[in-house]
Amino acid sequence: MPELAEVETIKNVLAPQLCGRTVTEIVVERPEVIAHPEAELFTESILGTVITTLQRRGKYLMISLQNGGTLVIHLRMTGELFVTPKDYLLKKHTHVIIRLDNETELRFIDMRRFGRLWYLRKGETDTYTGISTLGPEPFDEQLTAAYLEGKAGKSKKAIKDWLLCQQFIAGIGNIYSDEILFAAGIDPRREAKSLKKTEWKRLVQTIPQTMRFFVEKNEISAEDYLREGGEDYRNTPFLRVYGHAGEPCTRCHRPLSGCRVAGRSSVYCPCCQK
DNA sequence: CCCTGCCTGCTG
DNA sequence: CAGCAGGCAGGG
Repeated sequence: MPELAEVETIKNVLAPQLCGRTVTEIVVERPEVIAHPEAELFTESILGTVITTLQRRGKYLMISLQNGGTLVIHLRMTGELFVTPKDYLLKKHTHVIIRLDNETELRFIDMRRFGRLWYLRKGETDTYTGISTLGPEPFDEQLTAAYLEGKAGKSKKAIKDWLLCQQFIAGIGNIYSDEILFAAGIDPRREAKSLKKTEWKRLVQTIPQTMRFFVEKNEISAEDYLREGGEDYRNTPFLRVYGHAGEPCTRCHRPLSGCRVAGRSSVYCPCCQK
């Protein structure tokens, strides 16, 4: 499911529901989704502690605990998180339930079981989650045209593939890479090293612009979020290329093309993106 | 570098 | 039925 904008939404919805709550019970239905430490230790480490803050880094959700530890969650393709009343209808593929002291619980659901949870003890060096290898956030002032050109200037990778590399910029996935490149007027198949200075400048502007736009469009109340079951993307009506292959371009009205870039389905406008 | 595997479910 | 799905690690 989620790229940066969706994880940001989930964080914003869950934070008021989780912060200040004490963990009273943990049920792990599928131990394989706990990447670290082993499920039993994971459970006993978190039990009884208070949730203090939620943060997002790239597509990771980080839940800080009063014991100094951190619960890290990555939803990968189909992971979902909900805080529900304790008797709320249990969705299929619910793998972890974290019960709280107010008759609610945090549920981790994942049809394809690619998503992962980690627990990092206070002071433990994080060699597990991959967070330490992430590049800057799209909104980071470190993200300049010079940074992009310096990192990508010699790469033979397609620019779309490069945008998907989390070690260069954190949080961009298959949907928003297409949206960003449409906004920047750059063909997703172009070799990164072929981009001109003016194109890096346009790209570095469209990355935060596009991500900010979709974070705003994704805003949702906790009630609507739970009701919609995380299945409906509020930003879907605002996607300009992703999922619209064959339809007219919103800018030039000629049909959008579909292609595969680095094994990922991609959509672009052959007229507006050069 | 590209490619596959990891999973289940949906679409054509 | 094959093919594909918003992600990533690991392998060659």
